[in-house]
Amino acid sequence: MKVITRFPPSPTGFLHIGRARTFLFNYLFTKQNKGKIVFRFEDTDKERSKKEYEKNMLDCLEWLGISYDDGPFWQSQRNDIYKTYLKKLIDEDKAYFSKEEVEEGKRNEVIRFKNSNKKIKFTDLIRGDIEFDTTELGDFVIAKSLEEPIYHLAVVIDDFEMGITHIIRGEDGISNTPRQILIQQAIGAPTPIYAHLPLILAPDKSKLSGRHGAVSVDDYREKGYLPEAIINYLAFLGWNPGTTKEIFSIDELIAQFDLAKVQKSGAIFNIEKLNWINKEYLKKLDKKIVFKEIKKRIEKKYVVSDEYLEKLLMIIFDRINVYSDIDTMIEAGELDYFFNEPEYTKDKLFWKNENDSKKTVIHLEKVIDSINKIGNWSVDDIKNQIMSYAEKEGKGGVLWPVRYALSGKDKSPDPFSLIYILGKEEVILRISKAIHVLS
RNA sequence: GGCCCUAUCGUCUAAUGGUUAGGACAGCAGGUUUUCAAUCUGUUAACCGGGGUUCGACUCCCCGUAGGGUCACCA
Repeated sequence: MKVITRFPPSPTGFLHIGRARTFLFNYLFTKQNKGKIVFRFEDTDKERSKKEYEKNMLDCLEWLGISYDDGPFWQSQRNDIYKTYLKKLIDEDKAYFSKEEVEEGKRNEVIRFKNSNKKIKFTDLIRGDIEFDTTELGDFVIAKSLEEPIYHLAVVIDDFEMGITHIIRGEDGISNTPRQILIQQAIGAPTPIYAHLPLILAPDKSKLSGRHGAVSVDDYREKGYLPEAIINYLAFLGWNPGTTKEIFSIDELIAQFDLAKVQKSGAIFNIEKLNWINKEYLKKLDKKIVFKEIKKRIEKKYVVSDEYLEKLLMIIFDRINVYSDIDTMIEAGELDYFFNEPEYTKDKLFWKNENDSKKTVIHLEKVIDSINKIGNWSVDDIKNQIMSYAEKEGKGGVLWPVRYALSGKDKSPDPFSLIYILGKEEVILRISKAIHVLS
């Protein structure tokens, strides 16, 4: 039997990270079994469904690099099919028009399913046997009218018509299952195999939703997360191969994935771990690509040549997990001294408890001398040239004022890198200025 | 509240009756460092509680407890 799965989002919002994971698990399972995955928009709610959300979902999946094999289909275009089933159900006395008491926003006639109140039992690939007594469901509504089917009806008909063999969805779908099975039985459809995935939780253990900050795939894309990192992280939320290997390509995931190893309990979304994984992928990435991303973000605030940026690359790269960290650094002014002369007060030029202006001036002058002697302008040569003097005189006493003169910051990259990046002329200018401040 | 699902370090998890309960992230300490970052090394930290079953339970069963999901003319 060929495996056929589906991804049926409702286009009522941006693609949620949890939905993306559901799609990913469907994808891994389907690809592993050489099956087919059907994409279907469940847009029967005309009020809330929007084209822009449809576009966002499609875009995000493309960005993530996981695709479907069939579709997309739109439930809103399949009304004739639902209508046919609906009529049949009514003809066979399995559903009926029901007169309702008119309440606000509701109509006086709907179509209800005639519930036989039996017990429904199904086997979940992840959780095992689950049994429900459907009595409390009552004669639930399956359509507002012949033209307007409700979710449960449309889903069951579509899954049947599209030959879906496996339904892999979120845990919140468990309680929907009995009524959907009831409908399946009424229309003579086989019950697919179910697998209900654990939910992705916010740090407070509630279902991850909008109020918890970044929850859409788009949010992460904008922050500059790598799609491969997101995929890798999502795959490991609720599943793992049982080995200590944690970095997996999509092909490796397809090969290793196993529904039976999927966790039963919900998993808290841990941004720290995602950041770590993202950094791992960043390290593997071609530096040219990283360069372009960094350039894009730096140029939002500073005018910079490629040559200068090339030097800056190593400094920035070590200090970020995600591209958006660059924005944070820029906003905090952490890179400002690479573009503008720093400002600081005299006392900042002294290392720890020292306060000997004369001595510090001598150190700085000596460093200028050393710099003038450097033949080959590289970090190593700069370091070699200055280090012997610094070691003799006390590294802190020499290096701290140099670094401060160049950066104006308590924390910055090492002085040799700064000298290398800023360039001889600028360095001498800044150190001279420091000497002036001290005199 | 009814129904359903779940329960190992702070977090993600390994363990499928016999382990000093392992790994990763985070944390902490140290090395390297003038400072920061990076990096290396080490390290703190968990079986929800109570009963069974068994020679032996994190693993199986039951009862609690806790958390979550769901109870629409939304999907």
